[in-house]
Amino acid sequence: MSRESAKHYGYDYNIPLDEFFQFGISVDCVIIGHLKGKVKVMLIKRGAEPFKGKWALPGDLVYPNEEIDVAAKRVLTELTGLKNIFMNQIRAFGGVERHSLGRVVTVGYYALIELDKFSPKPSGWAEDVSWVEINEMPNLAFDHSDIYKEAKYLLKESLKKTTPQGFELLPEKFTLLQYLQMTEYVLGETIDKANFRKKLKAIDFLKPLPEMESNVNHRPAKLYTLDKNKTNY
Amino acid sequence: MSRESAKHYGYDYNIPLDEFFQFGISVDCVIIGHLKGKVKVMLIKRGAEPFKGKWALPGDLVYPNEEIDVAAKRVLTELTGLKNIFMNQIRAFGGVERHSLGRVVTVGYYALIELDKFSPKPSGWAEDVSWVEINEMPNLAFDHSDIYKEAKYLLKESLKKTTPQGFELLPEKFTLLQYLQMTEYVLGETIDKANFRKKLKAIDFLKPLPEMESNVNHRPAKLYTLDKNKTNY
DNA sequence: TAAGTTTATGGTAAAAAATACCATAAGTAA
DNA sequence: TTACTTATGGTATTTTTTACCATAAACTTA
Repeated sequence: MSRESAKHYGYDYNIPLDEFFQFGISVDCVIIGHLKGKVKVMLIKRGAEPFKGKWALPGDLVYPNEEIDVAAKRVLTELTGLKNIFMNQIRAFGGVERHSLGRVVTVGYYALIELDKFSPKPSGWAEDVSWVEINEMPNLAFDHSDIYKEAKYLLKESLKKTTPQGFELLPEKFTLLQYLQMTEYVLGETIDKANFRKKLKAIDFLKPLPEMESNVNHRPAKLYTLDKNKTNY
Repeated sequence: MSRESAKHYGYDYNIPLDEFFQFGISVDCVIIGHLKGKVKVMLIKRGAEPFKGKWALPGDLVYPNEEIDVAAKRVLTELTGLKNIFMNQIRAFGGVERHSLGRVVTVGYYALIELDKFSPKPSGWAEDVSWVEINEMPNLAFDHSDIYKEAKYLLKESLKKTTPQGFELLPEKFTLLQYLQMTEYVLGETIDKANFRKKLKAIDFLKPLPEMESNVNHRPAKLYTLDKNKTNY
């Protein structure tokens, strides 16, 4: 691993190669959760400069020997305790002045999780972490509003296409109405119930369960689950 | 711009903050060109280790004070002389062992250009640069085959949706058959001519010109051009 | 027990979009 | 003029999407 040569990809540099190796890499995560019909994003309040006191996406610097995907999962796990959640990369954000500590290129990720199971305020972070509804986001620190905007766009696109991803927001067993209402909430438009159901019935990774919804004061709906053998993941 | 504090996004580090700032960032470009019905990708033959003698995507390290988008355009301009070409970011590729010079996170880009105008072998690179048909790619150095694979996928998706982007591959004035054949070539499937034409006629950013094709030994086709006022770019 | 409320679920019909296929026009070449 | 090639317009069929209706199945309340 020698850096003596100034010839890298074929070009001659006028500056020593070591000068190129002074970047920091960070990951910033748009963690999107679903709770009782509402869809929310996890924000942290910054405790240090720059942007002290401002809301930001949770993120961290990547260790020199760490995969960036792994770093993104580490951030998620530290904040929520969740493991084995797929982190979707958004893209790299490389503005020169985006971070005052130095040149930091950040890689945005988003993850979809289901909140019914655990407390949305994990230990140690009670006063610094908050879940904000996706349509009521404040201005964020750094260029995090840009990152959030792209994450939301990707979420909407994947819901429009009814990919298996969208179901990550729901509990393991869910009703079709739950999925419909979550989709309506994110897309911001109403959807015809009967047609939506028809569309979902044609999707083979949705497996109907023999069980029914319970404890509701109306006709109970059939429960469905994701058939992970048929999702190509 | 102080790095004394070990508190960055809120976490305490056990290692000094400077340790995080030793990454290199590079860009790697999938430059896709169209020439007489064929669609090709620009490859360079590596003149230095690692992967000396192997084909690779053109790319370069990003300067510490350079935007990553700008670095991608710089690579394109150095190789082709072309400016003002839009570079689409693919995503970041952050494998720990992907580069032997050190930890280099690369950001993939792709660009679509039209080759009828200039020589595909720019000065100084005559024996190192080659255009390879998109369906005949050799194995590439580093993780460049992964980057190429994603670029090709994105190109196909954008052609399926008939975005303005696909027309960047064609000359300024083109016939509908040219666009159809290019699309067939990339997608690897035949397309019904009459229906394709019908679809294109409904697209408002395609402007018919008063001119016709010339020097062909059959009925000449009408020429079209992109109406850039209607493409939202 | 019956009436009322709410959601589930199946169905049909109309509208729109995609696909298949045909017929003719307008050039060049011989 | 004829043969050949591609351009171009058109129709008919199929598929997908959308709109909307009717009934079923649970629970709640009187």
